[in-house]
Amino acid sequence: MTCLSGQSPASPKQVGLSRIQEKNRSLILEAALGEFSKKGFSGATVERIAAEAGMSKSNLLYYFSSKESIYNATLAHILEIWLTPLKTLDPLGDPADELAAYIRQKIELSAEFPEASRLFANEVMQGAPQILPVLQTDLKRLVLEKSQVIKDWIEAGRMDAVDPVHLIFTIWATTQHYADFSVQIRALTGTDLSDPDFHQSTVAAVTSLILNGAGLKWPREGDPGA
Amino acid sequence: MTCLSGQSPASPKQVGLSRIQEKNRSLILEAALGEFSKKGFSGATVERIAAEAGMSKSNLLYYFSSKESIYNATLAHILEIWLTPLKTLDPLGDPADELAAYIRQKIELSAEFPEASRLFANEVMQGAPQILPVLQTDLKRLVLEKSQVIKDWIEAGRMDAVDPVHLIFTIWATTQHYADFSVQIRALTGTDLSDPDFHQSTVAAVTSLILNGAGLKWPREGDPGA
DNA sequence: GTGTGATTTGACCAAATGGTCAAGATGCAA
DNA sequence: TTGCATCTTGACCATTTGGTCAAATCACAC
Repeated sequence: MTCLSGQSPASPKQVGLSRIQEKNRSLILEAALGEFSKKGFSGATVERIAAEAGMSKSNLLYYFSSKESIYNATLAHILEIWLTPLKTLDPLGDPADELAAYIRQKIELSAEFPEASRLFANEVMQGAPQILPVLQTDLKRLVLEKSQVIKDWIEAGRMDAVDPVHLIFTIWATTQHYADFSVQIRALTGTDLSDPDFHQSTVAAVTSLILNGAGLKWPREGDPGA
Repeated sequence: MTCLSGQSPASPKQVGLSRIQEKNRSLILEAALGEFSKKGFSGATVERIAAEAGMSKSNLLYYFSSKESIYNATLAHILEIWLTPLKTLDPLGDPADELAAYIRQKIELSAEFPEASRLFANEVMQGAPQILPVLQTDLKRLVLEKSQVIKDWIEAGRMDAVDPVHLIFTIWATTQHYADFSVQIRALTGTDLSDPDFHQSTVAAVTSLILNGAGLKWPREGDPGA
């Protein structure tokens, strides 16, 4: 199946989910995110997800008809959060402020939801079997729209002529790297984004590199940030 | 087991591998790289690896004692190639030239060995169960050494005071992103690094962003590159 | 050619795992 | 309390899969 939406128990009499359903589906999705991000789709087992969610495997399969449907529901659950920051890039704002805010928010997400980042990375690296259609439609439209915003800034002489798509890719790559490769980062530096100091130095370093790379002054003069 | 080296057939009378052994081990490693990078460790099956290598599963297990030993041999096989470019960063060279060459070589690797990049990313994202020791020792030593090189360039006033470790992470993140997320990139742009034009524009965009971000003039005046 | 060790394979096994099902437990409205 | 729908579970099944083993085949030194 390729549908990304979840699956309701057999006979949903009422449209709204019951209190118990709400709670259990939430527990399952949380446990599934941990398991899928740690082991990948194939390595994850429904039994472990069920145990982590505090219920039997059979009960989990009462809420989600198959392992794949849990996986799709988990993906759908994180995808919206994941794409929100780019949507807020404001054509009317200042390029440096807008891009800096975007980078800061993306690193925020990497710090707060590293498992979601890894799950997404895993899905895409395996060829995006489930979310390829979403990438080709929704994400593509969003990227084209925001690329135009950046192009307009460039044509207005407000920043250097960097390729907007590559700029977006670079922001994605760097910010998500700190979540996806946190084990490597911890092995090399002894810390990661969960440490506030490292978090702050990462935001400062990445923002400075990319904004200056795009011909934007950063940090601003008299800026309170590092 | 945590050893990264391969495994020889039962009774290796002579130290050197026979002609047949050489050929078959090579075929297996090539097939394993494809399978592991496409499906991850858990999703890969020895039967498919054997089929891809043109032999029976039993025969494959004659050359490698277990699935894990194939995986470790594959990892070890790509790790050396993967870390070579950083080793060549020359403290006596020009900062802009050295960093540009490093970026170019990393993107070259991403274009030529995207499967190796994905396998490495997969391993690290799962917590680096096999190569964590290597990261903590060899890679850490290499990163510390090259960070010092960059620090010296900074203290000599030859580039801006960017955090060397974050600079290295940024280069890794961006260059490997084009291999690891090639499906997403293809979904958004219609092409990827296998297209020479896109390859060239990627090198130009990433190099320009990062070098200018580090306070280095790029492209050089009168540079033949894009 | 012949014999010996290296190579190759099909048959087989045990464990893991996704999913089914019938029965029991629980919540809740009347 | 009672009745019914929701919720929960253990027993069970079929398939997949990593790995073993004995037997067959092959390469090659003599």
